[in-house]
Amino acid sequence: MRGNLFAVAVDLVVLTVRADELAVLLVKRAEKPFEGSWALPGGFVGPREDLPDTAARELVELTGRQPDGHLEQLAGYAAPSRDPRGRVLSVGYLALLPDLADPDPVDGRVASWHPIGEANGLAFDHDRIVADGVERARAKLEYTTLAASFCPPEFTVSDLRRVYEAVWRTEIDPRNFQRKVTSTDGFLIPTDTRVTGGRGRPPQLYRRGAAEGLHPPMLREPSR
Amino acid sequence: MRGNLFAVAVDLVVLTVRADELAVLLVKRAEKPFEGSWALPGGFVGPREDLPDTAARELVELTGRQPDGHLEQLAGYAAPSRDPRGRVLSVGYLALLPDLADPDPVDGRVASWHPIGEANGLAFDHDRIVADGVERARAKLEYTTLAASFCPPEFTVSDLRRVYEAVWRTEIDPRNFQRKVTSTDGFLIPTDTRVTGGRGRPPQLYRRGAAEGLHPPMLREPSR
DNA sequence: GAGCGGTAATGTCACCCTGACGATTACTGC
DNA sequence: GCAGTAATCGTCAGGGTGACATTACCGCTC
Repeated sequence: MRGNLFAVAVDLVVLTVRADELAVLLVKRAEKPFEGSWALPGGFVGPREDLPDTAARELVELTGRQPDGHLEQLAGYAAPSRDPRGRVLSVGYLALLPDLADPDPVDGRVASWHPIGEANGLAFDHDRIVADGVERARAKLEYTTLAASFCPPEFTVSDLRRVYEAVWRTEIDPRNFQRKVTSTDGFLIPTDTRVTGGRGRPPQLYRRGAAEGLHPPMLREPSR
Repeated sequence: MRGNLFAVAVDLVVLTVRADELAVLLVKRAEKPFEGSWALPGGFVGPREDLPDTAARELVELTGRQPDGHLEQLAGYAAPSRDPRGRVLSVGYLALLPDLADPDPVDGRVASWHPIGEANGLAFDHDRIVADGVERARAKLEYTTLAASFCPPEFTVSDLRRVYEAVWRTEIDPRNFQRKVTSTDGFLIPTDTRVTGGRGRPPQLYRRGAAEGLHPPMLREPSR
């Protein structure tokens, strides 16, 4: 078998919505190269592991439990100069999670959330991988029900709308949004509970439905 | 640096539309494993190559010239058992090309077009990679102008419509299709030539415009 | 050269979805 | 009570789409 050999790693772009902003989970590198820089959490693929296994394992290590969000592959990155130590191919994975408490240190490394706008100057080519992940997330909100992956198991229509607004950095009319998502069947399942204690009228709580696609899609920009 | 090592290959899912059918380019394997089976064309990543370089190089080797279609990465595949020879990570690339003459043998291997429906039982996990490529192509026709990549530099609206019909395996109303694509600005640029010698009214010839996105998208299935 | 079949292109119309925005409901806090 | 806030329901005009008719232009035949 010809071809030179690569180390293969999986790097995670873990996104969530915190304080109405899209944020990515980063770790501070403790070793060279890029010592002290922020980087995507990641690790090498084990001897008997497939890529999804590695990604899922790392996500569990990061969050401490089996998260209920979404996980999908982004792309492979293998520029010859991307790692000064040698040839490393990195497979980016995109995870969308509800906002959880600040993650606890794992492996002695501190992972913390960074708003997308402030996540630059990362180690390796991780700026690019983050950008690809954000763009994938933005695109997928348009024609899938993936926005619900950013929400806890039960959530209100406003919660969901704030997810769209944070990811797309736009403002959406709450009334039209409500009509759209509640009339798309399979998207939201109403529960019989309502939230109390808030300021305005108590909102209806919903669970995520079975539908994965959004027909017709919810477009970021109007049809010009 | 921890982690075991992988050979890294790039496998090409080259799609075109021939005889109103979506077809994929396959090569017959001359060596073990899977000797005699059909497989995706591919090869290992060179010592100083990045993934897009490898993909582009192989596409040129296959077609004999710089093709004017579209090339994008699909995903990485690294199941431990996918190659009996050892750990091989393969990065799938999707290429969309206009229908060219039957490709000539390269490296002594014969490459030939196979309609999507008959392309199964391929070597390794190439069935899966083809399926992913076809689904990516189908999805991207909805919200991008990528269908034009299946067409020669100058083409008619009917040519373009037949691309959609072949890829989606649907029928599209020619009149509504015409209205849609000609009113989406940046999609088609009219030339002042018309095709002559055909049977009916001579159609207008178009070139591909600069637009990449389709706003609003062209949906496969109506909005239920 | 008048008709004919075939294909391309344009036109019409009703319906649905959307964006924009008003009005109402249901709570909290003073 | 009354104001404030947020959720929910309504209304209406405009744009895009599906369904289908009509016209334009060619080669062909008789």
